[in-house]
Amino acid sequence: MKHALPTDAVPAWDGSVAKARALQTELAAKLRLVDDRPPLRLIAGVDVGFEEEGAVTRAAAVLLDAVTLAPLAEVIARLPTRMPYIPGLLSFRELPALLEALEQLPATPDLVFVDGQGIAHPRRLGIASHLGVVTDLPTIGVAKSILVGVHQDVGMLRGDRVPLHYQDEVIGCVLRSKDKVRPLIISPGHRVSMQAAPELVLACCTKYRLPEPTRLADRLASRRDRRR
DNA sequence: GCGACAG
DNA sequence: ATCTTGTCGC
Repeated sequence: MKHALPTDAVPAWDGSVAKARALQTELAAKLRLVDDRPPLRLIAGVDVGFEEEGAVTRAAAVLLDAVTLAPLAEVIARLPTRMPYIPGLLSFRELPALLEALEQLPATPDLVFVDGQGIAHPRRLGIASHLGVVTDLPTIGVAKSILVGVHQDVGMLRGDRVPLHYQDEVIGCVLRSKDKVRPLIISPGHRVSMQAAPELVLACCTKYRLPEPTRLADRLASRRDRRR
């Protein structure tokens, strides 16, 4: 995907949670939650896994045809793990490897599905939003569980959804991606509206709970493709 | 002060 | 996230 991504967009971890949070608030001010995206031709899915007892961070990026959802390319990036997992600061741990993987893709995607929250975050900067702001790529957060926020019960059928609320605001939605499966937590990352996010995700959900981009990236990152 | 807490 | 096979339910 050309040579234009900021692989140094995430500062080295110095142990200061307060400093990291301040940077998140600063970056969140640059979010644009509007549909100013180019026509959808290529969609990417990215996810992270670990090797060597967590010492190595392994990021996977998959590029698919937006219409047929057929995979066009798969790449993997490995970087030494810099910091531990701290709720609310996930991007500082996983973003460096993710950017490296995106860089290796043969083309720039028109939209990126990220495993984790978009703006459904205490300071509105989950990993999907963080990735979007530093690359200016359109992103959507596709999480398997909630970080913050509350919601009413969701219908049991594919497509059913309810808003996710946090401090008097709607920060995303809880979406049933398939009949009778645990719902996904969807939130805009960057350059995608609150209304479009769940629609785009649903359009990529075929016969599994996870949308194709994230499902394929998930398999690669967790090396579930190699082992039985 | 106590509990919650993406991956 | 990760350690891990078969198994219960739709």
